[in-house]
Amino acid sequence: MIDTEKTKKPRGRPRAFDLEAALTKAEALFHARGYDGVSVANLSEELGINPPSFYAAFDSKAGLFARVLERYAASALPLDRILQPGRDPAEALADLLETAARIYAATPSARGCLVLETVHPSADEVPTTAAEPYRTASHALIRDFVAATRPMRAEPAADLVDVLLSGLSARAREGWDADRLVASARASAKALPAVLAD
Amino acid sequence: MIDTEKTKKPRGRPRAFDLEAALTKAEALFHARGYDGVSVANLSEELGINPPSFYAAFDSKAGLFARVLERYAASALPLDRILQPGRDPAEALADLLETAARIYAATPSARGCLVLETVHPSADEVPTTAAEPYRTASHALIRDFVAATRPMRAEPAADLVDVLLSGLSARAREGWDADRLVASARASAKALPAVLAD
DNA sequence: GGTATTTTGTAGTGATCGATACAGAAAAAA
DNA sequence: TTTTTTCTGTATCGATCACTACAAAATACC
Repeated sequence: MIDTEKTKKPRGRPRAFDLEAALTKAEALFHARGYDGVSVANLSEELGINPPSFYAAFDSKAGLFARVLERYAASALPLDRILQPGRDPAEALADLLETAARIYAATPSARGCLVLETVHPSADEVPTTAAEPYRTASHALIRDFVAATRPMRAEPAADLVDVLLSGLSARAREGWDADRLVASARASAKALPAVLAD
Repeated sequence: MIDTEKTKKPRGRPRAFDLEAALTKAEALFHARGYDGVSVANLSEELGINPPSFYAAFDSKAGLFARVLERYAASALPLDRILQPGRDPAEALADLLETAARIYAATPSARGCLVLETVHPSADEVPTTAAEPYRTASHALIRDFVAATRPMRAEPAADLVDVLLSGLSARAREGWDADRLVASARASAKALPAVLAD
């Protein structure tokens, strides 16, 4: 039996908790209450991990948040699937907005986008700087998708979509239900053809 | 000389600081760093008011924030001036968006809307509930303005404007300059005619 | 002047923050 | 079995949080 990957056991005492399960719970907590709204004591209790084990596994609260963000960004909004090259820009971006609206309102305890909601003002600048790369990556993805067909309109179009996604996320946080949010997403998508026109 | 109002002196030791000036400084601090980002110790130092005087004047940090919000809502975005009855809805709302964009990006240390930015996940729920009345009031004002001419489209139009204002505020927080934000506001306003059409 | 009332500055309160010291327990390696 | 390594739980750390007890100071009223 060949060791595929993580099967080889490390040397010391084995970890007593499931790391992936811990990350999932941590993501739910951060999404529900934000970085500052979740204390290490909260995490320790809800994940069932005592502080020393917590710090051994994640280095710090910021370290855990970084790993949570990484997971979230890879699983939340399937940007690459929606923004398929060759697809009509206006239609694809409208689809993106509507899909985002659905996701943002889907889970009552995790409304909005974890990345977009991690923004100033915050008591701590750690979460904001941790989330920044994902915001710029999302912007770049949208811009490059538009640039393939409308290079001169790529930046303003990406800016507009940034505004709309941020707005949808904020109102999802406010408690809007999926229908209301999706309706607003569709209404806002009507601005897309104009910004994409030469 | 007739006492107009506040001229009649109270009985005890007079207050040693200017209350209005204190509120102005507190507003700047809350706008720059958010409710959770400003501690009572910060306020005490920057306003030059020791904690006992602070609590005698404002009751609590939340009490000060409530008074700051009241001032801000009355002075920030002149909704009533922009949403004049009789004005063309699409044009008035476009004006509102552009004006908001200008204001949100005007002061680098106070980007975005103080009310709208007080919805992002926070350690404390006090600021969010304190700002809620102002958010609903703004929504109602926009809805009623539209209802005067397009009653059936008032709610979805107000929802769309809510999304756009939240989005503009969020991106202003991100550091966008006025030109970029105004351009996005204008682009987003292109969605207004459709949502206002019967 | 004397008294009542309010604000003032000094110096704290207990609670909670993120993060750790320490020693025992559980595994692999020797 | 002994050694080495890593994780475990207990019991904190100093810093900071929002907030106050207390007595002196400063005013208006009598």
